[in-house]
Amino acid sequence: MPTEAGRTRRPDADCPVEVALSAISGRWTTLVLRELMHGPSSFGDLAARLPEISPKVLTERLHGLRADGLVDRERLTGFPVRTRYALSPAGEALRPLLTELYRTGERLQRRR
Amino acid sequence: MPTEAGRTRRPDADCPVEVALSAISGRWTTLVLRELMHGPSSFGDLAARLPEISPKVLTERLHGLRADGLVDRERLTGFPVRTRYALSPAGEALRPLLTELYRTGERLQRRR
DNA sequence: CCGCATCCGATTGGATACTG
DNA sequence: CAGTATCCAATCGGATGCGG
Repeated sequence: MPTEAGRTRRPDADCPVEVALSAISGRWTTLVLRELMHGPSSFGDLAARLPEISPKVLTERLHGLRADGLVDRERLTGFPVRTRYALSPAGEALRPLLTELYRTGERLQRRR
Repeated sequence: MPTEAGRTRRPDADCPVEVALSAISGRWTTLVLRELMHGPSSFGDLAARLPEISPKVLTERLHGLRADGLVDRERLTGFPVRTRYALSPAGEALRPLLTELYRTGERLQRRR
């Protein structure tokens, strides 16, 4: 981390590192984000692109991301009901982090 | 992330993103890493700098990090026994990721 | 189509006491 | 000092069936 001033002696939800981690934590979360990085998507489209996720978990992830202000939801009129999930500007701010996760993972794999 | 070729349809332990995430996942893990980024440390020193971590969890974290090749352990001769934990080169490779986590967390906090 | 409600097994982390 | 051994509570994720 940048400086060691204000050292944390335990996990603190207000620490930026914890904030970022909690935003992307949980199984499937990064994959949901990746799909949304390709563009807005409906609930069903997300489920189709992630065939092994259960509706419960997909719902949980989308709720969490919405609660964190990373994803916006829009209900489309008509029948049957359609929904549109899209990354918010805050959600877009995660892109460099996901890229760095990928880079770091590659580096770690290469070392084996 | 970079490309969408070879899209993952479920969490795959071989995906670089998952590799990086699993390396830093778990409560206390990033704090243990941060302490080691300041330099090598003994078990007791780590416990003293993280007063609220239990010995069990500290042991678990250090074992995990060692299993991933991110941390090296050295036993120092003498009595009482002393140990020296230090970041390996692979562990050093995590530094940019932790920095990016911090930056991203700050950006997210600013948006509230 | 878009979820929510329920149940349940597995994993996780904390507290505590004890050993080489 | 540097861990290990237990036990336990809480969280998490998967499966499934129903409702708006």
